[in-house]
Amino acid sequence: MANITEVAAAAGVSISTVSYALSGKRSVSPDTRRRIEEAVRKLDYVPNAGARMLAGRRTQIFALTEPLRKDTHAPTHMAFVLAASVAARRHDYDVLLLTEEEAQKGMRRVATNRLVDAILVLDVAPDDARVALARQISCPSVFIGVPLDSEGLICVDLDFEAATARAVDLLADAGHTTIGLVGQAQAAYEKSNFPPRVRSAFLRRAEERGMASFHGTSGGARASRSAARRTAAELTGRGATALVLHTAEEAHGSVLAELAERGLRVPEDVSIVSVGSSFDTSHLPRPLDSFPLDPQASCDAAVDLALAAIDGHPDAAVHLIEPSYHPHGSIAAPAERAV
Amino acid sequence: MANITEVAAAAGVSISTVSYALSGKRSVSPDTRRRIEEAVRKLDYVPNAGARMLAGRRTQIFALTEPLRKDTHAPTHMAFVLAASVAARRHDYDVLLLTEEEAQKGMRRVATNRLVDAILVLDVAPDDARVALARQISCPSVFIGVPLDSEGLICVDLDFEAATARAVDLLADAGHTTIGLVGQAQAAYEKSNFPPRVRSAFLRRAEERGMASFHGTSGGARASRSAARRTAAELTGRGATALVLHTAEEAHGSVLAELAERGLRVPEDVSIVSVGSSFDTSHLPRPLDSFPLDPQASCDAAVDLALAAIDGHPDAAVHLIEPSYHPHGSIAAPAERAV
DNA sequence: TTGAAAGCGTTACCAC
DNA sequence: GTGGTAACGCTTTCAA
Repeated sequence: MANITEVAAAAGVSISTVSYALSGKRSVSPDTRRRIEEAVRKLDYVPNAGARMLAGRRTQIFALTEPLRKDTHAPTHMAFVLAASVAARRHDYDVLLLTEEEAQKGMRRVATNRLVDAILVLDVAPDDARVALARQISCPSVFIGVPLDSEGLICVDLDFEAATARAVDLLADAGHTTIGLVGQAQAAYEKSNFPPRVRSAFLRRAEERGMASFHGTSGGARASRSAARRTAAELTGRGATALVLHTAEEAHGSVLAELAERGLRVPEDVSIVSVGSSFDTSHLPRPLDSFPLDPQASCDAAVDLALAAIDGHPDAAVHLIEPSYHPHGSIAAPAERAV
Repeated sequence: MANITEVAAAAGVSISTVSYALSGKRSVSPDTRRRIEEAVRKLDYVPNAGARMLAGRRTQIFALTEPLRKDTHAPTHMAFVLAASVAARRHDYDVLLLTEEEAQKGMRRVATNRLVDAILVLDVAPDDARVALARQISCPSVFIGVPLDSEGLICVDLDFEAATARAVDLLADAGHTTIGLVGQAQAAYEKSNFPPRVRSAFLRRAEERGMASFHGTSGGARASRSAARRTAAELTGRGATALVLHTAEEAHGSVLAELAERGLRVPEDVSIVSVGSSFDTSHLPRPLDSFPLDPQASCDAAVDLALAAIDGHPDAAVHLIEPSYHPHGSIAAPAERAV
């Protein structure tokens, strides 16, 4: 409840000195600093947010827009929200949530409002309406995910193509000649931006390495026998000795269950690599090698780009995050096929 | 970018008149109002958030604290966050997210900061550390969920006891004499506030109705045969002709799958009622009668209580929301038991 | 029905 | 190294 004037009085200095001592934007003698810090502690002083926003040029708030479509995978989404929040706090920023239809009107509102310094855009769709909006408003926006038309936009994302290509390479190097991709649910290929990137990278790299390749989708685990299980069965049935998985955690489990039921061991009979998963593949019934989607890495990068843009140095480009490889022994040479 | 002074000039009135015209806190002549509205539109004027916070006594922001423990059920949690956001926007409030450890320091910060007008507390644990904090700080807090010690706190929650008792009553009225409860994962009974309330209400009501009752837990769906399936099998094995389900969506599916596998039909062989579910039980393989947990109802109530508290009328009490019954034909009289 | 002006609590520029 | 003070853009009291 104390304000800067009371702190200044208690420390026997002017309010500007208090302000500078706290912001560090001007040097203050050690003795003065000590007296101020003591007064701050004694009075439990915390600078008023509204006054700061008004006087300063920063609000210390990021908006986070999340459309929350019904097909959004909640755990992954939550991981991103959490990561964004953590990244923001590291730079003394708070996060304001913009959901649903509010994502549209809300973005415009908080931008003209001057309530936030920048906007972080989550769950980006290929034809995301927020793209046009971002170009209109003056508030810097950073997209976590890449829309179809990213011209002039600041975007961050895992390099899905590189991750997929490296996954295919690992399998090719191990000697596999026929591989399959268990992809996302069909709808995801229309509504989200990265599933198509993974699929095309998979097909391209497999061809470059002279491998035969197949792909299929996964989907809801409601039925007793999920789409992921069917796809896994079909791909191995066609002779694939290795699988690349780009699916939700449940579908990973389904694939493993299906293989187990058919008596196929990992990696002795089937090698597996997971790509772009946001969960821990080492805790699955059978730990899987993976090139994970790391929400924290993406969000850290996004926040850095946001801060730069706020500072007047927008880096309008697609910033791809180098995938990292986490081996868990799920790749081996293909078994000698019994005739 | 335009400010109130420019609007006032454009409309040929004073800034106070502009302010009053927009806030509606003082009557303005129709003609003046029209000119002001036109100026606002022409200049794209939106009041500056920081200035408003400083001058007014409202920030128009709620903090939303969410610990996001690893055992948090993401979809349910997301539903609450979304509902809170919607409820807030209805009253022109924005939502600031406080996650994890930040939930603690963050609550204190935004309270003394004067960045928010009130704090909405989600995912309340029985011994939640935020309870003590809420009592310390001056900023009003509303708990969505009921901690063990709710003395002096403003709390909102579904009336789980009533919902459970009504569920048991429906089954008793249908003629069942032996019923089972498929509860949550064991850990939930320690870390969350409502599972124990459901279980004790279940046992109490069953006894009052002279029924034999059993209960078991559900849990992770990782294994090929989940805890929910085992529990369902055990309960029906013990002679239960009706089940009350208080579990996640996946476990609902597991129970139905288990019954189907054993050739038990719903409701001909086994009646089922779902209690406190936050998903749509009418879209399950077999639609189930339910007393749902309605995030929007809880959050609407919470926001109303927050607004009242901000207005100086805190209603420190546990506000239980009346459960509503959604029948889907999953209750019938018990089958005549073959000897 | 309207206007003038005093804050609100900072930040940052200008002096010293 | 420190202090004075003009913004910042709004809300609200006091007058008319």
